[in-house]
This record gives sequence, structure tokens and C-alpha cells, in this order.
Amino acid sequence: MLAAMSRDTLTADQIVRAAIELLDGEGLDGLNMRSLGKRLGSAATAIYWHIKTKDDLVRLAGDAVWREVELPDLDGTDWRTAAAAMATGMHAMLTRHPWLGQAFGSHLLYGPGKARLDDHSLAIYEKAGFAAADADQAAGTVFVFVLGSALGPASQVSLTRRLGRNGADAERLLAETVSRAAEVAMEFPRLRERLGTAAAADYAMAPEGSFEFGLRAILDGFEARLAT
Amino acid sequence: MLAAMSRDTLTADQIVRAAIELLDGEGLDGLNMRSLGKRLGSAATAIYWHIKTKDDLVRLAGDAVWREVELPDLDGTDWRTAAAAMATGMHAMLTRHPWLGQAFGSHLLYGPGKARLDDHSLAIYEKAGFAAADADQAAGTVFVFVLGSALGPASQVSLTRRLGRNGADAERLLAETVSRAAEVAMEFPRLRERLGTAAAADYAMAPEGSFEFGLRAILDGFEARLAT
DNA sequence: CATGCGATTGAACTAAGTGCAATTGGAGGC
DNA sequence: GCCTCCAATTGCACTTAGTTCAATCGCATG
Repeated sequence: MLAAMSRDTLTADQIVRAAIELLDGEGLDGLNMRSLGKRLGSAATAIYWHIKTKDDLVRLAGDAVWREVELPDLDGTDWRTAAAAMATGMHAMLTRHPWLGQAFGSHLLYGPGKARLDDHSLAIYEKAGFAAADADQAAGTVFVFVLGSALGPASQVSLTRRLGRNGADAERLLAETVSRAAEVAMEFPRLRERLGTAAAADYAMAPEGSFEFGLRAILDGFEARLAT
Repeated sequence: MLAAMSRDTLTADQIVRAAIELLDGEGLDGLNMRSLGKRLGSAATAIYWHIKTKDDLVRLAGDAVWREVELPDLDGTDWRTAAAAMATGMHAMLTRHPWLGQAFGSHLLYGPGKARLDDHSLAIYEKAGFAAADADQAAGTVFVFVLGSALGPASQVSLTRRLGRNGADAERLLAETVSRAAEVAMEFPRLRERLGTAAAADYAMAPEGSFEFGLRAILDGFEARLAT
């Protein structure tokens, strides 16, 4: 009975993959069982034969995307290169799947996919010379920073979707929201200084290159601590 | 007509305050108009006279809690003390209101409350000696880190609520979830090493003191950059 | 061809956001 | 003191979405 059924039947894997596509496009709150069913060509409730609840589906999807992150080789490179590669890989993955950041705020996502990364992170920071407890915290620091960096993009996806619900032009509404934020910022001297009338709409979005800046600061900080 | 109506009437402020209480207790997805109405002693739909939508309510609540953060004095202290005080204050606030981290993943929360903090952050990092663009990114780095640190606690609140929905014992279910995570972790050598059988349930929760560790690393990193 | 069960379906229940028409109750004009 | 008006509230109802369940379907096996 290892052979596949001939009837064109759903599999958990298929469902998770389709869910990830929906999540990528619509954000965490854009995923719903009925449209997922439609995408799969089956009734929404058919999903429940394969997956217990929507929460579970999110957990599975989350765990799956963690596996997209490549683990940098530890032999032949210094720890900092490996740490940067890993953080950058995680950041790239979260850029593809910004909903994962959201999901971390509402689900406990600690499956094998994430454990695999955690384990490798520890290896990196142990190699760097951190004691066990400190390696833990160093890995946690980078993780939290990377996750936090994804929240902005995630909120943009989510908000756009919600704005477009009643058939309205989401792009325009989003632009309005952003420019209202810029107006508020104009009341504060240092923020105003940065919002040249031209780029006024760029407040409320992370400045270009801020991930690299932050990552570098963190790794510099680790080096400083290791040097003492 | 400045005098208050005599009829015991709702105000936006009152609603926002009640919403914050609900959010603190139940998380972002625990807030709903019907229970909010109940807490206010009025029909759920009465809220809509004062507040446009639930999204708007969340925005208002978010902006309100930002104002709880005290702005450290900049005269008479070095920038690092001020930066640490501010980050710690934000962290404390997010510990009281973990849902704010969640909200940042789904709403654009850029009102005056946050602008006030952003402006002061910039002042701190300019005082430190960063050029304008770099001060921006330094502030962003700390912000993202602090926000990310709040996601874990937020997910715990949210998940607990969802688990307890069908009348089940949420505490027990949460404990089961966590210990399942620990089991997964046991398959990875470095994670296993940390999960002495005793503290096995502590994986999936940030280790004690990890916020301080990370903050120190970031500020050390800033100092390193400033020294070059 | 009959049977059994893995898999699917559609109806239906529930929770929650929100629009709307009807109603209430106090304040100001007479 | 009564009437009128309108800010504020209410209950109803519609919609979307998660989930349950009984009925059914269709392949694999006997």
C-alpha cells in the first residue's frame, strides 16, 4: 500500500505548498481555507482530512520555509563570514515570505526546520569562541533582529490586502496612509529634516541598507565582547 | 457646548483604554468588538460611533502605548546611557503590551506616539556622532531588535488564548506544545546539549537576559563603528 | 461484481467585523 | 413645562471565515 492512490488526491505537502503561495501573496491574514481549497481544486473542507487546523497549517508552512535557508559551511571560513551568510540567508528567506515574521508573533513555531537553523547558529557562535550560554544569546540576538526586520514588509502586505477588501484601490489608500504618516513626522524637527519634501513618503519604511547596517553592528559587537 | 453630556456616554479615549486592557490580556487576536462592548457596558456597535474600524482602534491603541515610554534626558549623560535607557524603556513597554509587536506585523503604526520616539532616538544617535543617514539606521536597528524581542512573548499570549478557546485547559496544552518543541530539539546535538532533561521545556522561550545581551552587542557595535 | 474504507463534498454551526434603520434621552428654544 | 432635534445607542442582519458532520464517492481488493 505504498503506491499512490490513482484518484487525484490531496497530500499534506501539496496543501502546505499552496498555502505558502497564498501566504506570500496575501500575508498571514490573507490565508483562508476557502481560497486555499479553490487553489487546490477541491472543497475547502477537504483540507481537514490532511491537516488538523489552520494553526497547524501555518506551523507546517513556517517550518517548511525555514528549510529554504542554506547552512553555510563552517570549515574553511571564519565564524563572522558564516554568521553573516546565515543571517543574510534568513533575511532573504523572510523577504520572500514576510508572513513568517507575523506568524512568530502569534504561533509558536519551533519545529525541525527552525531547530536545524538554531543548531547551526550555535555551532557558528561556539566556533567564534562564545561559551555555551553566550552562544545561545548571540544566536538569539541575530534571530530576533532578522525577524524584527521582516515586520515592516509584512505589515505592508497585510495592510494592502485589508485596504483592498471593499474593492477599493489598495495602492492609493496605502499611499495615503504613508503620506499621512509623513505629515505627522513633519511635526518633529529631526524627522522633518530627513523628509525632504521629495522623499516625504519614505518615512514609515525602513531606509535602504538598514539590515546590513544592523547586522554589521551586531557582529561588531560580538567581536568586541570576544576580545575582552 | 464644551460641557460633557450628562448621559453616560462613551468617548474614544475610554474605548482605547479598554481596548488596551483587552489586548494586554488576550493578545491582538483576542480583541473583538463584542467583548470590548461588554467591557464598556454598551453594545458592540456603539463603538463605531466613535471609532471608524477595528484597524483604526488598533492604530490608536498602538500610538497610545508608545507614549508610555519615557524619553531620557540628553544633557548630562553620554549617548550610550541614553540609548540604553530608551531601548530598555521600549522593551519594558513591549513587555507590558506584547501585542504591539504583533500589530507591527500587520498594521502601519506611524502616529505621533511613535514619531516622538523616533525623533528622540535620532537625537541620541546624532549626539553619539553618527551622520544623519547613519543615525537613522542605528535607530532602526535598535527599534527592530526591540520589536523582534517582543514577538516571543506575544505569541505565547496569542497561542494560549487560542488553545483555551474550546474550553480546554490552555496551560496544559501550551506545556504540551513546548515539550513537543523540546523533543524536536533533542534530535540536534547542540540543542540537546543545552536541554538538560530538567530544563527541557525551556527551548522555545528566549533565555533569561537575552535582551540585555543583544542590546549591549548592538551598542558595542555602534561604538566600534564610531571609533573608525 | 460486491465490499470497504480512504478521501471528498456540501450543508450548517459558530465567531466576529460592520452597516443600517429604528430608538432613546437629554439640551435648548418657546 | 413641553416640544423638538440630534448625538449616541441599540438590535438586527449581512458577510467572511474556521470548523464539524453526515452523506457520498470511487478505487483497490476479495
